[in-house]
Amino acid sequence: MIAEVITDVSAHPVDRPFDYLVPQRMETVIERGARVKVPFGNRKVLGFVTGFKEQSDIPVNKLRPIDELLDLEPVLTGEMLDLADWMKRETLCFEIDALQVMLPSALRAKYEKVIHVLEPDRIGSEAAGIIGSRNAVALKEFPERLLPSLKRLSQEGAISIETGIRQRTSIKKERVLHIAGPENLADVREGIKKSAHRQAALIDWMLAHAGETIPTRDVMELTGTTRATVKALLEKGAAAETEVEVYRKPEVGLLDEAGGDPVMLTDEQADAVSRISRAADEGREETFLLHGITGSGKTEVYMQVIRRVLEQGKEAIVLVPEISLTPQITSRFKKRFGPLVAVMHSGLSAGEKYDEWRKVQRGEVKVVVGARSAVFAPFRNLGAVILDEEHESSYKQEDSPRYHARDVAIRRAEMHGCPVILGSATPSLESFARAHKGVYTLLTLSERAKQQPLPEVRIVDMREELKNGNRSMFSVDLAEAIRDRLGKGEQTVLFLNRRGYSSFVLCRDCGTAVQCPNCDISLTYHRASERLQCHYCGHEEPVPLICPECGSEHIRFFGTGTQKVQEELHRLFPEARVLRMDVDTTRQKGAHEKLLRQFGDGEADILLGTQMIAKGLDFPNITLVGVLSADTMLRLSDFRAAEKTFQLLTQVSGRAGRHEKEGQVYIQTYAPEHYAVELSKEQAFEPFYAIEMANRKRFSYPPFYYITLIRFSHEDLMTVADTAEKAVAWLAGKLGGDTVIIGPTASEVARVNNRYRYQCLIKYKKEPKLAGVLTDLVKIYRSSWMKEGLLMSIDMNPSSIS
DNA sequence: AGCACGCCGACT
DNA sequence: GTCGGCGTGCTC
Repeated sequence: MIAEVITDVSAHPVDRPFDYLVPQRMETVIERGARVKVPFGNRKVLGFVTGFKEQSDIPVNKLRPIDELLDLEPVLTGEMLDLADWMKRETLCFEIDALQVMLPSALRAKYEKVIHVLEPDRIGSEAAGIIGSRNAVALKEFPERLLPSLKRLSQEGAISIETGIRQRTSIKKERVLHIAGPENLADVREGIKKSAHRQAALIDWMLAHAGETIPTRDVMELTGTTRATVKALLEKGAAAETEVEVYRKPEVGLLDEAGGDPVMLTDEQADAVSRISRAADEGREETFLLHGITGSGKTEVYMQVIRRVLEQGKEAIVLVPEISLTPQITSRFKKRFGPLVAVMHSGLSAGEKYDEWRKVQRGEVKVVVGARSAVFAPFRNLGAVILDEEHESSYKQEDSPRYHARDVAIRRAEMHGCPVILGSATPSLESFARAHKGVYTLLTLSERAKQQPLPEVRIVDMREELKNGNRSMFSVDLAEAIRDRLGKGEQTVLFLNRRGYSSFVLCRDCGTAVQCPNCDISLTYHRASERLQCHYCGHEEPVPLICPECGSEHIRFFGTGTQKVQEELHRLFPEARVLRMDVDTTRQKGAHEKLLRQFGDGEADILLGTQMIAKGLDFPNITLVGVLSADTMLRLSDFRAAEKTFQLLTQVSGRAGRHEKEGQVYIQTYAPEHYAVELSKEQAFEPFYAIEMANRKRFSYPPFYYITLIRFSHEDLMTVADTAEKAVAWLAGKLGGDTVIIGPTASEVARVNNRYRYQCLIKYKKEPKLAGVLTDLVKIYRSSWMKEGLLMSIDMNPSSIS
């Protein structure tokens, strides 16, 4: 028997199956989707078995046998193997990367060079000291200067150096005692000496638990005995001890959140649930776009659909943008479905992620709530896939494999015959257009579940404020409203869109901001470290006292960071209790939940934060939302700038007045007349959609055209410009007449890490040859450009082109 | 001659 | 990606 194996080597020439002999002993147990350790060149690597055959095209003498079978139960299902193949074609990634992204990182291999001692007498004294009595030692334990002598010893055959493969995170195990039957225990009891009080006590306790299986640790705790005592009885046969796999218990940090019980649905909600349920009942693949204004109760729809799916004995996946940012929604699912729910998000340790994954694999849970990669949850009988906030850009992975969770969800739903639900108050234009065309089924929730009115939204023109001499970041009106809420004991959320607007250091004499030495971008001032940082390459330097350009002492901080806003808040409202939520204050594990809980418990008057507070926040006492600078995003040179701005403003506004008290929203902007700002006021999605669609059509952008972005980078500006030019000329000759190629142009940030960046954009409606043409382009890249130090990357359907 | 370094191709 | 093989060129 011959196995086809995809090896854990991410490179072009080996991006295909390799044939291996299956040793006799493995023949009956090896399965597709199992991990194996195989010889590859002169080392050992991990691989995935993707298929079997009887004959190989490779001469038999070149075939080598599989070294070791790592999984008796395959880690990947047949569906996953097919999915990887599909992803490879769709995103032009390596198959191994597609396979790896489906698994928790704990199952990925960690390679380590290990020396095996063959002839101990020939090893020098220093190395021998490190080795001691062991016969296999990790190479990294030796100091660097010993490496030449170890190499020599290896050549002489005194030691051998091999690559060992270790699982990254150990499977957590626990010792359990299988207590013997009463007769056996009685026998053992007889033989215990009078002086052995402890043993006597323990065996008496065991008599009361004869035949049971109990964790050793618990037994020791309950009886107040030590391991020595337990061991003594083990030897006498009173119990047997084994190890079982146990799960780590991640801190779920349940918020005090309603949602335990199903609630009465509005007519619209009930209709949505019944139409989705029908598709689920009939095992029909159908994609629904659930368009519901903020506060319209989309989550309740999801939960009732899931209940239906569970009743059919099937499973469900719920994707949320970045779950650690929205602990509220997880809490609701946990409350409703209890132990049937697994949670997967970036806040968990590798071990915890593995444990959650195992629960799914073993069929112990039926619902997964998680971020992007949870779309690969290894369910075998999927009944529904839900993407909440489907417009969120975090569903697209930014590095290889550049997949979109929405596409994977729909693909899996096709394979399982089940509905997909895309939910949003502000759907992406792509999805809404598909719903219009009838590709997706549109379900609309137009009223808020608790019948609250939408918050009143006021747009504040900051240019007027400037004219009137107000140079503060708070307009007179917003400051007044904050004061009012402080007086009434109600809560305020202040939102600062930091993107492109963070604090930088500016010289007032020459007008330049301090630049990163490696990238064409201004450095950002970080208060916590009192240093300047580059967000692209990580470069860090102390804050200069004089301008590095002109030597002037007139340098000052410019821009608005959350820390600066906090200081100003403190100055304006010394009595206000302010919680700040941004990357700096939420870095610690569980910090999100903690801050949100504090705010929910009324421990603060004002919550000040960035993007991360735009979603999911739902507290009754919030009656004021302030957006400090609505239009910073509009300045991005990206075709989605208006869409993102509209989405963000609508989401943020939706945080106010979700319960009994009415809400009010202030949006501060320098571009009050922009349609994205103007229309977010009434959550007027359809009018916004109409205008934005017209613009997209005019400029040939999605959803009217598909786009593919190709990026080039090189240390030398001329080289990258020339190569990009060559690539575009080559593409132009191969692609159809309706296809438009924009560029090459220098990227928005033209230099990162001392590499110059160029890009070109391909716009097309129908281009069946594209995948093939791009594959050929990659071949040209590999055979010549790559060797000159050029890097090229291709992103099919990028979520951003800036 | 002896070895450091960089490039190239193979990996079943 | 990572390794060894092999060529070049430098030093003793």
